[in-house]
Amino acid sequence: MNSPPLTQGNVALARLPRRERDNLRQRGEILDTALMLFAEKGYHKVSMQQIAKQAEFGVGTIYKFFANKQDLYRVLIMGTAEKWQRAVFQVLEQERNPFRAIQDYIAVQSELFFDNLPVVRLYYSEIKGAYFNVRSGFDQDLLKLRDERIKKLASVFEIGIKESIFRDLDPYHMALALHGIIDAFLYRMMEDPTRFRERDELSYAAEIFLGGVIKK
Amino acid sequence: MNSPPLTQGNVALARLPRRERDNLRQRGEILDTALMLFAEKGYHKVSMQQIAKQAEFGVGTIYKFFANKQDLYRVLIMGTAEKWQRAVFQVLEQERNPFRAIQDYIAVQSELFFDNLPVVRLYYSEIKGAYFNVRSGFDQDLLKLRDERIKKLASVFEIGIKESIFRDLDPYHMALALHGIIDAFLYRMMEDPTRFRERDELSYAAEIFLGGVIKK
Amino acid sequence: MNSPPLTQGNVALARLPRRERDNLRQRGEILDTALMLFAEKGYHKVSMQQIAKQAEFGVGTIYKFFANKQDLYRVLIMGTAEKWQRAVFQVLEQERNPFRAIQDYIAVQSELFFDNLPVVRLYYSEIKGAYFNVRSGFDQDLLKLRDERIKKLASVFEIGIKESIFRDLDPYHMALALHGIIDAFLYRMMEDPTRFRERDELSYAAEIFLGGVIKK
Amino acid sequence: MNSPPLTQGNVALARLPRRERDNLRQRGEILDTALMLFAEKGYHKVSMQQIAKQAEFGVGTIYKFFANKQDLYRVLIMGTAEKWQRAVFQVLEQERNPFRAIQDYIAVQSELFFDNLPVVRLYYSEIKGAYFNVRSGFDQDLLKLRDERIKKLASVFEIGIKESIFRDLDPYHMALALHGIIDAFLYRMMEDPTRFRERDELSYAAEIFLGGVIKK
DNA sequence: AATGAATGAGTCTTCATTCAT
DNA sequence: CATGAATGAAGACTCATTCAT
Repeated sequence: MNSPPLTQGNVALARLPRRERDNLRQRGEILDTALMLFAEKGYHKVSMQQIAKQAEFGVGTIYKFFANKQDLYRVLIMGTAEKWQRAVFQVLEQERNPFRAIQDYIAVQSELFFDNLPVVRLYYSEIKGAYFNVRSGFDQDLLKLRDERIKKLASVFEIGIKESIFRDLDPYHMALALHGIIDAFLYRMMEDPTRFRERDELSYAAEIFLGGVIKK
Repeated sequence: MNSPPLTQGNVALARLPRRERDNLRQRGEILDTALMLFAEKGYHKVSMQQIAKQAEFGVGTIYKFFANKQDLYRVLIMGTAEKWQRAVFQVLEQERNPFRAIQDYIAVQSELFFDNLPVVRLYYSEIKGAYFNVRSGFDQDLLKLRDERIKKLASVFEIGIKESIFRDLDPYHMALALHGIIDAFLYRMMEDPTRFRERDELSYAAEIFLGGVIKK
Repeated sequence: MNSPPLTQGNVALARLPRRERDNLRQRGEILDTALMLFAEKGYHKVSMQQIAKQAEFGVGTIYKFFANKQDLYRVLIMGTAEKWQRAVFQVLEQERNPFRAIQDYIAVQSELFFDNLPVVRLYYSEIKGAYFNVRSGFDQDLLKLRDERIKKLASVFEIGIKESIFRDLDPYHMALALHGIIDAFLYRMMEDPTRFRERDELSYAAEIFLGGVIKK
Repeated sequence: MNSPPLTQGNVALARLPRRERDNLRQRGEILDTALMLFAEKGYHKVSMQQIAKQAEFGVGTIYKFFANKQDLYRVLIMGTAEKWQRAVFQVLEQERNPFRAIQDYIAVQSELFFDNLPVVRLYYSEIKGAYFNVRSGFDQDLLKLRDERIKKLASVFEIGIKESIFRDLDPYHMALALHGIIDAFLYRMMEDPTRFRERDELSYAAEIFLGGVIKK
């Protein structure tokens, strides 16, 4: 048994047989509870019993929806990661101007960040870098998404270079650098998310990345 | 019992009583074995028995040197982290010219990276982002080091700004951005360290960071 | 988690929800098995695994009912001790005549002795005198019970002295002496309980204690 | 290997080869240290390592003198127990008058008590009642001593009965009762030994035992 | 279908004992 | 001979997973 992709919140569970709808709702409740607990205490410090109790289901019920503890975790992370990926790709594919595409890309990260704060928190506290180690297979999925994202970014840079908008540097490196800067800023924002609400903190990241730090 | 700082490889165990030297060697062997196993399988998937067997000691012997499993882990990570920190600070404090200081800072990361590849691997696969979660106290130490490093960097940028070498941006943001870029590049290098031997990959990071990506 | 008082044998598990009844039965079976093993081999020579196996439960099941090994032990001893205490106090408070109260006190010990032989055996083989040493806290409870009992006895002697029934000796010492005599006799009875069934052995204790040994 | 009887303090290690004398002194130091630690923390909470360290010997040295931990313990207890036994027998055999013999018996217990307080403390906190449980063999030795003592006492009572000094009760029961009273009083004295220095507390025990508690 | 009681494999850690030096 | 470093068996406890009701 391997769980189907995450189904949370904004999914259209509109016109489905009631049974199906109930199932989906239960699944969602379990995921929300698990997310909360994992983020709070860490994967290994949360037991299935705790999740079940907090979610007000029997443990058995969790196993209806998820093959095992790790699967539950995977769905939690991968679900958000894929949603994130889709949003990012959409932005990059919509805006034909490379410069504005990069700006939009940066901007959308902020939105996604605040929309998914709990998962982000979980991600940074346990996943960042293959939590389940190399042989879990699941971290590989995550790395693949990251790679696709960076490559997509690189392709935008490539166009921008051809159009003489960007300097003639290795596009992949540019993408990687952008990725790193955003990552560092998001981590910082996560440590104290309230502080950053006023002005979009990532705009600083954009400024530095795009303009460089040396005075001309 | 709280273990003294890590002793690995390059430590001068030159003129010590033989007993002391043996101890240090044993300690080192245990650390090396543990490092290997942790990096390969992950902290929770490695048992003390496994480490003992692999290192060809009795379990009891490990407890001669380390108070418990987490202590062994802590020594592994914090030992390298502190060494790293010292090296980085030395570089930043030695070079009075802010521009060259940043260049040196980037360069030294490469060296440290290749010198400590196994621990780096472990770091990225388990620690990055408070593995033991907020309540372990040990991840806090790690975050503190990171923070000190970034603040130190920021102070260099501040000077550079005053000297009109760098653009008048927030120094902390500049430091954070540099940190993120380096992080992303090191991670990339870790994924396939052979590829990058020819030319110091981080020099690309420097170029992008310093010069920005927009064509002027 | 701290286990509720012992539930053994004579407890009315009459009209309870079936689940509750099953729980109580299980708990009782575990207690009985543990008692048997502890009495036979001694606390430290019995492992939780052994208890579980002997009781035909999983180890985990024991931990459903008892917080830990010591808790299981505590319930075993303190449960009986408190029952014993209640019975003894009831006797002493019921009979207003001090002389008969003491007689009844002695008599009830016999009954309690035969009703709780296994625990008595355990008590004498491991507890008598603060088994877990001063720092367990649980032996303190036991000592407290003993002290209360002796003080209660002393108060009876005090009345008897005022009523000129007993010699004018220190009541506490009288109580202590009676306690000691009974203890010695019970211990003796425990060593070979069959021998003593014919005539209540403790009546000899009463005779000696009350009358003294010197011929007048 | 089974250790020879205890050798402590008052033993004449006068004219022995120096080697022998040294050995005996070492043995004694180990016993003293062990006694202290056992009494303080309890048998199971003291490790051989601790004893060795405290006594300033190597662990191996302890195993020169004692077959194993339990043997060390046994020597500690049985040594004192046998000394105690000898003293008690001597008193009972010396005094031909049964009444005075019993008085002397009671009196000598006080002396022995204060002379061996640490062992007494250990005895009451761990041994009282066959600590190592029925099959250790060593508690049997202890019980045997106890039994011999009571029987010896009984023989004195028997004579006293024949001489019409004591009431015509079962001599064994009388001995048992006396034993119990003394036990209870000693335990009480152990709980707070300072309190009892002024007047020999056991004399109260004697008064009660000999005279009984009923007013004539 | 949903439950949650029951399970027991697996883990860290201690410490009595051995034996090479 | 004395030492104490090294050993590894043993034990308490947790928790993911199963399955009878």
